[in-house]
Amino acid sequence: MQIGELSERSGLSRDALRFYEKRGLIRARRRPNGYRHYPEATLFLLDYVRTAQRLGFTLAEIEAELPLLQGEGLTAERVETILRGKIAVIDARIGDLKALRDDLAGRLSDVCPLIAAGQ
Amino acid sequence: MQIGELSERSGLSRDALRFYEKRGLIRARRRPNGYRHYPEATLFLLDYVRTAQRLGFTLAEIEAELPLLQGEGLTAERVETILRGKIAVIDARIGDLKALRDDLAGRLSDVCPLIAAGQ
DNA sequence: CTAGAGGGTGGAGTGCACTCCAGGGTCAAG
DNA sequence: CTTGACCCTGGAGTGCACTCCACCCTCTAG
Repeated sequence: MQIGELSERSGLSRDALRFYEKRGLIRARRRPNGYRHYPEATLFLLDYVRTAQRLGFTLAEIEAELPLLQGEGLTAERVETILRGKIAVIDARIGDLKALRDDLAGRLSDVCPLIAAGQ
Repeated sequence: MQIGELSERSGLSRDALRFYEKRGLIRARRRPNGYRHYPEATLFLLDYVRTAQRLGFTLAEIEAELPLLQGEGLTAERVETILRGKIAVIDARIGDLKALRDDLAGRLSDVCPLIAAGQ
């Protein structure tokens, strides 16, 4: 698939895809004319990147974990440690979101405790 | 409390606090010498801002909801609608995080399905 | 009275993640 | 063989959320 199709199917701009390539997040083979050529799997990768990013991870963080996702030479223990760390971060974030959610839900019927905060 | 203490207790820099004031997120009374003076409640407000922000809301979004948090003239129905909308957004985000978490948890013992994504 | 910590302002600079642009090559259809 | 859609590159520009800076004022301790 070339960049236009990948752009359409992933929902990312061509510029964003080229930018990701510069950063090393994705790779492309080149056709003899210089055009980029992507395998289907890039869509999964981009979906993962998109999700992680929307959840508050920076591209640098996502980038750092790519070798892990792509199974490149790391020990099983190291992978496990990193994954457990990430899961802990995510669990904490879920906890925060639940707290915010409950806070908002409480306001649906309550008086607001922040009412005086601006003065 | 003056800006230095608020900075220390909130974990935000003085510059960030002045920046938030410019944006209208927080307000400060002024002492005769021009120094800012904040009530305790500002800490709650900043905590709320911090949390919402870390969860992916922009300052503009948070700003837009402040009148709501501070109970300024909105109908009960409107407040309820906005809150329900926000809760839905948060629930969706929790769902995404759970999916990512489960995905990572699965990798703890599995082979990686993204293994070919880079080629 | 002076030193040093803390406060004020306006404006420039930073890092991130794109986004846009100029200038140019490639390719299928008519 | 031209038109139009698509692709390439390098580099400048954008929006967000700060962060830093120069320069100046205020207050407390010694």
